[in-house]
Amino acid sequence: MPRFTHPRLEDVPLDLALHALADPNRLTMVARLAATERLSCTGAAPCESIPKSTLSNHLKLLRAAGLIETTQAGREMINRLRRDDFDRRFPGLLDVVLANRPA
Amino acid sequence: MPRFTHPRLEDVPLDLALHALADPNRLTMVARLAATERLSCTGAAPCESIPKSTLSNHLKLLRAAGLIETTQAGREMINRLRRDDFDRRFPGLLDVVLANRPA
DNA sequence: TCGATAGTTCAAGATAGCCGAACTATTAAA
DNA sequence: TTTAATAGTTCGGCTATCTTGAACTATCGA
Repeated sequence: MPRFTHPRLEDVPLDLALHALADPNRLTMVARLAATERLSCTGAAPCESIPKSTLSNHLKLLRAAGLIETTQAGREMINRLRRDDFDRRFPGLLDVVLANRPA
Repeated sequence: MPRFTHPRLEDVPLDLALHALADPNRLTMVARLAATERLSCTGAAPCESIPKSTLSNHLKLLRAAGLIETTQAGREMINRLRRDDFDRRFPGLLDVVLANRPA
């Protein structure tokens, strides 16, 4: 039973946040979560072809960056964007990044 | 005689721009350039102790991300933030990142 | 209980980043 | 005009990070 750790946003440095967003796959995942409230891991996947382990690692990094919160629900892991927390810590950053994201 | 290549901003993907900013040293360098108009390489350095080769590589990446322009002036390389170009390509991004930068 | 589902963790190979050492180019001094 | 100093770049090797298949854990449905 994986017990996920979620950092306090004040402990997340800007570099880590930017690094988490500086990847096309993760950015797509964040955009999906921004649009859909709560998604399972496979639901948040940027594409079908991505390996499970890679997906899991991306989500782990997004967690470490304070971008998402993951809770277990049955055998699924439910991911949710920590938008309020993140916006308080880095005002405007997520909005700007999502707005500049390629279509 | 190094002949620097500067990308057109429309060819710079968001991931690369974020990646370039997702490093404390580079971010410090960008902040310095944002405050000082034109700086030599060592002038833009984030600290005294950083090796020249590392510094040079950071500047190369900032160039590739469309963040700076480098021209030769004598034996110095003069770096300038491509703020207008970058802002046109990624509106608001640089402002937000600089505003969220740790003091 | 058995199988399928959903995801994590591990480890190994691939990739990227850091930095010392050698090199280039320019300026200044002798 | 050498000679030396300055300002960086480039190269190569080491390290660290990323990716991914394989093995594992846990839960649900039949």
